[in-house]
Amino acid sequence: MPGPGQAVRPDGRRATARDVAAAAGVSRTAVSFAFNDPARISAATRKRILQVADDLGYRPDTVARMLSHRRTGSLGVLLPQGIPEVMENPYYAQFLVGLGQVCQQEGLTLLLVPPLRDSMLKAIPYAAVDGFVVCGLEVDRGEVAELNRRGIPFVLVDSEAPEEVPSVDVADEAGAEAMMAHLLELGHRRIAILAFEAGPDREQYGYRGPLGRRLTGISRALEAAGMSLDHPTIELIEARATKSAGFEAAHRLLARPDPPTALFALSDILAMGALDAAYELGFAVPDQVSVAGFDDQPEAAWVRPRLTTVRQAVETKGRVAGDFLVAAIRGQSQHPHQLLQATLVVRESTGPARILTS
Amino acid sequence: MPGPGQAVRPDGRRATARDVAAAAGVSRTAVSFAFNDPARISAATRKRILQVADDLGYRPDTVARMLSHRRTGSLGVLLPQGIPEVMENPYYAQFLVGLGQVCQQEGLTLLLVPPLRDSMLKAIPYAAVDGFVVCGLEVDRGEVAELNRRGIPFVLVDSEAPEEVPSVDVADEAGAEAMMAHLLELGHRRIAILAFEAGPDREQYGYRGPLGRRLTGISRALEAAGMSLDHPTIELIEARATKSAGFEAAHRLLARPDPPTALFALSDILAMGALDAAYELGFAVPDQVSVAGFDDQPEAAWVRPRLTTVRQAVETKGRVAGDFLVAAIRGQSQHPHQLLQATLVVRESTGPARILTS
DNA sequence: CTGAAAGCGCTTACAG
DNA sequence: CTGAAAGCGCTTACAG
Repeated sequence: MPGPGQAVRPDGRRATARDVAAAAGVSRTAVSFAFNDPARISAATRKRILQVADDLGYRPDTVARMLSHRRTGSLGVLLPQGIPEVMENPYYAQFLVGLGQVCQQEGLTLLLVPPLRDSMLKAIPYAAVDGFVVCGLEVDRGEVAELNRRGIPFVLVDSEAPEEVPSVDVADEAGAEAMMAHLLELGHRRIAILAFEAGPDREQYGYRGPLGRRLTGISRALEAAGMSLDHPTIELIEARATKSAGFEAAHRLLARPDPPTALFALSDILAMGALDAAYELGFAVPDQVSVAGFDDQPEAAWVRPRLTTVRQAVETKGRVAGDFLVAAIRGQSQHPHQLLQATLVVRESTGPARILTS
Repeated sequence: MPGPGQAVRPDGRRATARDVAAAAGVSRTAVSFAFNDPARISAATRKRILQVADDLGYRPDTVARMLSHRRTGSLGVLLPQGIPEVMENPYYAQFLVGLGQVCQQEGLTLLLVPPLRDSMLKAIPYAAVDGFVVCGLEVDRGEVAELNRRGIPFVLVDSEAPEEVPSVDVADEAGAEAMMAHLLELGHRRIAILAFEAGPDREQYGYRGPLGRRLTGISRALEAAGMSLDHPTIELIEARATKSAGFEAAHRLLARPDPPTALFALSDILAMGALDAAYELGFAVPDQVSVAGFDDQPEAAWVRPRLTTVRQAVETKGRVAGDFLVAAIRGQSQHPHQLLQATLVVRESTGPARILTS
């Protein structure tokens, strides 16, 4: 049932360039020129063709044009989670702001490509894009090879990137180490680390990617204090990267008889939940419990008390990844790597450890 | 420069089905079957083909396959603003969560399609999608006709939708009217309305779409109180839909000698900024100034004081739009319309008007 | 200025 | 089970 303005042929299909050519008494070449290269035909012919095209409601087919041009005009973002999870996470929103700036500038669209049947690998062949930004590839289960097979440029972000592939990463290790050192220096020893969940490959490969690097940095700071992640007063808990999961995890920790004196959330969104849990349970922050985050989302500076966290330039990360990808699509870049800073930002949510009663 | 695993032919192009067929000594048909319909060829032939394909690093071309199948496997979201602006707005994040659920369920990807050279219309022909969700089309400048011409299904959301087109909308008018009545009932008369910016068509067409409907609702409530939008103590200001723009607008209003007793922000993100401005200037909320929002973003329940606002089910909106679109793509639906509720949610940020000193 | 032809790669009835 | 052929629509050197 065609709507208004939608012209169809007798057989129910949309008009094609062939139909227009026939109706206007010209070749398909001429029709194509009328749309794409007006200078190549006479004004009169062009006018007639356009008129006929209008009457038939003709529009060049998008996909056919892409096939001829060998170009789609869109960038893909290969995601480690489903679109709903990603959109719930302000980290990704910020990342996509940066990537979106590149799209804006280049006139490109952005294709969100979630795992297909839980597999990033399987999603790769179905996306009509000129290149991929690959996010959070903690373990390469063949994705890199598959992308190479498609012969499509790509940039790895927040991943475990081999040397020969363009990548953008953050100095997660140094950032986490600095924060942990900050907490230890404040006298904290009973510390809970709230990690966002590792991917499904954790069992097999251990902690990898940004999470792995942050934990390495934490270990290093602990070792400098003669401790380790296995120390009895250090605790590592995983939670989904949502505020409510952070709330629940922190609530459980703080409700115990021997609550930690500091919570180090490995992402701000978890820290926000922890802050609310502290508020709910009547813990003064930072007097009774310190809360630290990671990322420095804009919200971190708005909450009360303002959140002590590790700043990473997420928007920049997206922009750089986009720039690298565009360069690669143009065949300009070799294998650029960018390592972005991660810096400690001390605000109000951390302070000296409370005196332990037990 | 091919990377590891990327096989190319002598001429530098990727291997095609033709190359595989030649190398395996079979027809292109057989190659296609090996990948798509294994039952149609013998196991031995298939094995040989797959082996050769592997050696050559062959992968069926995504776009060519789309052209044959007449199907892209992705939904488009036609946006009224650039991707950066959209991603900065939690409203859209929430909307995309809902739409993303549909993608998840159907195994589809999601293409973000921002205006091309400031025109939604111009962006339509270049997106390889099976259908569009069109957001915030305040005035139809030919977009609907263009979509019909492409012969592609679409659903209008937050738009001015004609009867014959599928649409999802919210009872903005009723919601805004309820909020305005609430404020008037609390005794407020000096009220500033913080509107998010209308599109560029405002000059020519006046307020349309959700903003127009909200203003209509507000007018109605004012009229019931013997007032109107032109009343000297009622003020309408526009601001970009960001927290900082809300902050600045509210700051300017509250810093005046005769500040309003109530701020009605037409989106929560603006209300958040207003709350911060009040805090900054030492205005107690709601004792010295009431602040109301619209949308009921999750944050609205977390801020202190908790925000009085109008709830609309944004995630549901996205999901319903996605469902409508998928049904239309399957040719199942006629012209479904959904009107979602908008309900007043009174929390802590509104209270009786302060006594005016002037 | 105009058109016949080859090309972008893949798929899929159809015939054997 | 296998392949020649037509088809998905558009583009673009090339020749006239």
